[in-house]
Amino acid sequence: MDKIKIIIIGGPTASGKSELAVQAALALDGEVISCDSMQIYKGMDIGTAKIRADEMRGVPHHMLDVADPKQPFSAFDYSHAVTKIINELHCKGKMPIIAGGTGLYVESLVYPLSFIVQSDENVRKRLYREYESLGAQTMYERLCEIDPQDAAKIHPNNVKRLLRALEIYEISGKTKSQCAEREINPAYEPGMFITDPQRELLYAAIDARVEKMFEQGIVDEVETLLSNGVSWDSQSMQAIGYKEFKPYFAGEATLEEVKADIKRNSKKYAKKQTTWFKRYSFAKHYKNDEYGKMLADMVEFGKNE
RNA sequence: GCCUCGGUAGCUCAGUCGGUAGAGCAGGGGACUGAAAAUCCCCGUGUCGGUGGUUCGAUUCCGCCCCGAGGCA
Repeated sequence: MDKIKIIIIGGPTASGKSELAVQAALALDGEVISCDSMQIYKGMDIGTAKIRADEMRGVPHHMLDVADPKQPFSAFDYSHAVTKIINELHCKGKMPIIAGGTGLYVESLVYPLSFIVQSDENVRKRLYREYESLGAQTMYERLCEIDPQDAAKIHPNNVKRLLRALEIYEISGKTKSQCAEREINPAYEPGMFITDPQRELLYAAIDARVEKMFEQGIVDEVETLLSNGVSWDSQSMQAIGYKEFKPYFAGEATLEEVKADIKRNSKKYAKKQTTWFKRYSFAKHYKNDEYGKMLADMVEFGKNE
């Protein structure tokens, strides 16, 4: 079977991915698949800078508003849903254009997640309780015995990853390094295009975007989520642009302070995204003044069958 | 005008019983396989407000000056 061509647009927040995706879709008769761990949530529009219907210019968008903000959502859920969408688009002769900044979600398409292990909430909770009573050091020593190869890659302080590695072993009986096959998904021929603007310009764009969010009523949006019963502990409320409001609603911070926090966290996030996308040796990177070329390259990649 | 407390890294502050200094945050770099906008790791020379004095040696003690906050007039 022929490989399915997919276009992936990665890069930091506020760098123009959404607009480029629409342009590429219009040029290639494609549809856009969002690759964003927070834009999947319904009712989180302003703070996640979700593309508006009028900005889509008729191009269908997938993986927006597909989850309830009270519920968790995982990279596996994403990968599972998108695999199906890509196949459907392929059958219709539409070019799948995956656009977004969530590195792990991109990863889950390019390299299939090799842990077929169903995540078990009970095991996870029990491991967490054990960690709380025994401490990270003991848990880390346990992993060293089970899977020294993987333990060497995980810092003892990184509790989330440490516990996840133990969870994989408990559920499957296999160690993480035993499952770790890393080969590009044979079903796809990915073309990856990374927006990589000058740092100063990117930071200025982030500041402007955050200002705009406040003008557009982000405070109301957060209030609505809260009144709909979304808890500060839920996964969705870990999003930048939302979590910073917690001290405000507790009467411990002003809106100006919240705004400054959102700007700061967005910049840190943008920096982390930039780092992530350096890992794909086959990807092409484009500065902000090279987006024209980027679009042309995407069209070129999409065209020749 | 007098008294008190401050003036140390971009910011908030520790500290040096006298041997030229270190945390958090910010900033920079990195890791990343089912929470990933999460989680974690690495990176700290700055006229220690200025100026005289004591001292082998002062950011540290003393004098004076400048700046800030508060108190008394």
